[in-house]
Amino acid sequence: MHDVEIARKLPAQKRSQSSVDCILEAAAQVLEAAGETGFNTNAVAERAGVSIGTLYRYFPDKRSILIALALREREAHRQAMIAVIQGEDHKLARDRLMIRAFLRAFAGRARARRVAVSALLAHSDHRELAESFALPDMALRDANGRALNNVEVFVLTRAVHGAMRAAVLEDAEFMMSQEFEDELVRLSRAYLGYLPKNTL
Amino acid sequence: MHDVEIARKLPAQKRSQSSVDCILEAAAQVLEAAGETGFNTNAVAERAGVSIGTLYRYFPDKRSILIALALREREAHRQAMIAVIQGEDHKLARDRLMIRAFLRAFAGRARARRVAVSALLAHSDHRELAESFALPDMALRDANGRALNNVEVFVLTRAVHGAMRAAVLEDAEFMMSQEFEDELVRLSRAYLGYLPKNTL
Amino acid sequence: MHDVEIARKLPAQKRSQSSVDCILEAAAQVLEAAGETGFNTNAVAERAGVSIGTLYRYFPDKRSILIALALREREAHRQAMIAVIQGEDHKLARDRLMIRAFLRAFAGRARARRVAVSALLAHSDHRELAESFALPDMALRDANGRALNNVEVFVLTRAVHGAMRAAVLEDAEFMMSQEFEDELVRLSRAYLGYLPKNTL
Amino acid sequence: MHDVEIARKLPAQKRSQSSVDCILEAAAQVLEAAGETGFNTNAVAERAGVSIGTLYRYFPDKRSILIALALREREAHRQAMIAVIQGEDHKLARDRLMIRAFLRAFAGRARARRVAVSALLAHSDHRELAESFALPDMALRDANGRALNNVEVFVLTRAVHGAMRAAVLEDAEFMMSQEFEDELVRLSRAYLGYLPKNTL
DNA sequence: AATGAATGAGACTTCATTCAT
DNA sequence: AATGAATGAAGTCTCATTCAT
Repeated sequence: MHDVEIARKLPAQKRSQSSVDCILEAAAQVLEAAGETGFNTNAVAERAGVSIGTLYRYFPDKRSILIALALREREAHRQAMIAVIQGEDHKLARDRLMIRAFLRAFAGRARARRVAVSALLAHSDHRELAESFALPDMALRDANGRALNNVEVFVLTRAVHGAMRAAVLEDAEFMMSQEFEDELVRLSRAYLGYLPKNTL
Repeated sequence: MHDVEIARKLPAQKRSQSSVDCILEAAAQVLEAAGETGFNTNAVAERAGVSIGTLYRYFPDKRSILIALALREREAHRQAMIAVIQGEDHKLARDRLMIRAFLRAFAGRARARRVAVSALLAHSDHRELAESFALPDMALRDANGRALNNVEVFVLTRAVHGAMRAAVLEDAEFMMSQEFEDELVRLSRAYLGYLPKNTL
Repeated sequence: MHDVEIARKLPAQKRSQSSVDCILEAAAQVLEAAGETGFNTNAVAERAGVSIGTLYRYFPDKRSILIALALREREAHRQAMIAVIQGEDHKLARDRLMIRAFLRAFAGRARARRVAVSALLAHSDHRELAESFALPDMALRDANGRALNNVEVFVLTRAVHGAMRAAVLEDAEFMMSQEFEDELVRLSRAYLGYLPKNTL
Repeated sequence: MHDVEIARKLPAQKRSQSSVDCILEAAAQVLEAAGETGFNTNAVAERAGVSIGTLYRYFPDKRSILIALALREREAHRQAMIAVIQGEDHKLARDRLMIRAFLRAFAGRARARRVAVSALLAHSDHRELAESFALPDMALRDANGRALNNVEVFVLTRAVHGAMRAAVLEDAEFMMSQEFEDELVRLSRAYLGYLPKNTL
């Protein structure tokens, strides 16, 4: 597990677990409120209502808090997507569901998420990271049923992700609009060789 | 111009200009070597071979160096693209030329560029920034000659850019391959409604 | 209280209190030894035997140390005066007691006190300060029992204070002499309308 | 002469003299506007409209500017007093004239003057200074024609000066009032043994 | 004489991290 | 386990002063 490197101790007790949660939640709030510049361990500890010593009990250093936070965000995001996909009207196509889920899950706490992810990007190995952020693999196939090769997968996923990411970062006013979702769907389908008309 | 806010003083003399250049070049090197964490004014001044006082004569604070650097990188990138487009075989289609230019211009000094741009992203207004990074507008049109609306422009440019950006950041081994370029071209053409075959 | 604005944190623990004391004592010594020019936070911290970080835990900046020091000096002075007045031969008149107390309390550590007070004077609102330095009010009355008005109170107190202050700052050799004390007493009594003879 | 220590060169040319004046005037303005904290040589040079190099041609260091400024202020004050005394209604008594002159001369530019003097106080030998500030000696005599001894002179001059000084520093609203002037006159006369009634 | 770019010591501050209690 | 005072390395930035032009 990754977590072993990140949390100093597998938190067995509930109290510990709650401390960890508290700290991560506080970290997200501090990030949200003060940005990466204002993100310091003392501020996190204070907002979490624990002492700085306690914070260092659960996290070996500052960076590990950011990483844990980014992982938590990724997990939350993934869960949100799964929830959307499973709970949603199944008359919708899978690709549209994913896109919609992504956009919805990204709404709210954008800043903390952005900073956490960006901090992560700044300090980590990108490739490994990209994989950890990836959705559970499902061999992507084109309109003719041919499985995409790795370059094609890369282009498709990063392109769609990039457009969504830009909408978030640039705070595009059409971010939650139906039109934007439609265009993203159209982009991925066009690339996969579906002819227009295949709406829904 | 932005530069007025960024550089403390319009550098009129040659000596001053060279100091500014030195400092920016040193900044890029420090960024390259040490990342954003190790990027500090003392290190930049030292590598630039100027005193810390001189550095602060030209830049009001650390952040402004990063911003100036990112602007310089953007400009260099733009120039590189223009050079590629103008100097290249004109039998190639315009879209392919742009993509190729982007990728080539991005090769080398990836880390400094990445960090500078990421620093810029972290500290600026994203929308304004996106515009400043945009290529000179050329009304984009689809396969039928219809001009794209703003959401479509956004999706197309950000998608292609996002895929290229990801390749840079993740240091994809296929980044400079013909295959990757082809797929990017295919993505944009598919979105614009061109049917396969339109190679080149 | 002012102190809230001056010290970063209400020092609750004994250790903290002793740190504050240490720092202020060190500050007085540095001031004494090196004057205002040589008064820097590093020197103060070093002489106090605490780290520079600890110093800044208790004082937000250099100026606040000077202010706290001046306030401490004022308080010490006030206490000294009270001690003199209460412990002293009560056959002496009250005005003479005050004057004597003031002069005695001011002996020693003149330089530190001078600089601290002067620093305070340079940076504060004077009126407020004057009040904080004032002795506990006792409605002053003239030889005929008439209460002095505010201009008269001002003139009398500032005049006597001014002469004593000058003696301290100019390091007059007669500062601790009986003659000087006598003249100060004579000055205030003359102003209040007492005829000569009322010695003691 | 003192000036030899203060100005690097006896300014023989008119241009030099005007530079010195310019610099001192600029110094006063900077002091007035920014206080002692904001008083720096670059700011003074800039406001004076001379280069920093020129400033250092005339003053060996920053401190010397402050001292020259204080001396200039003293001289201006002295001249102002002389002017008041000579030009004024000679039905007024000499002591009242002096007091009035002092108060009027102090009106305006209080802050620069205060800071300059306070800076001087903080950095100089007080006794020497006190003498340089003193009015031209005139053997003071009491109501009976007896010459005051040195302690008496000290007490009287410093007391009156102290009250006036306090009024300036504390920006007392009654500073320019007739009542305040009257009380200062009364104080000095009472000390000298004049009985009440001797108004004017 | 004047200029002003350059210098660099050091003032001031922050904050990740440790450790005695 | 928790606390939080203390640490001090590392930084940013200022400004008195010099000196080549």
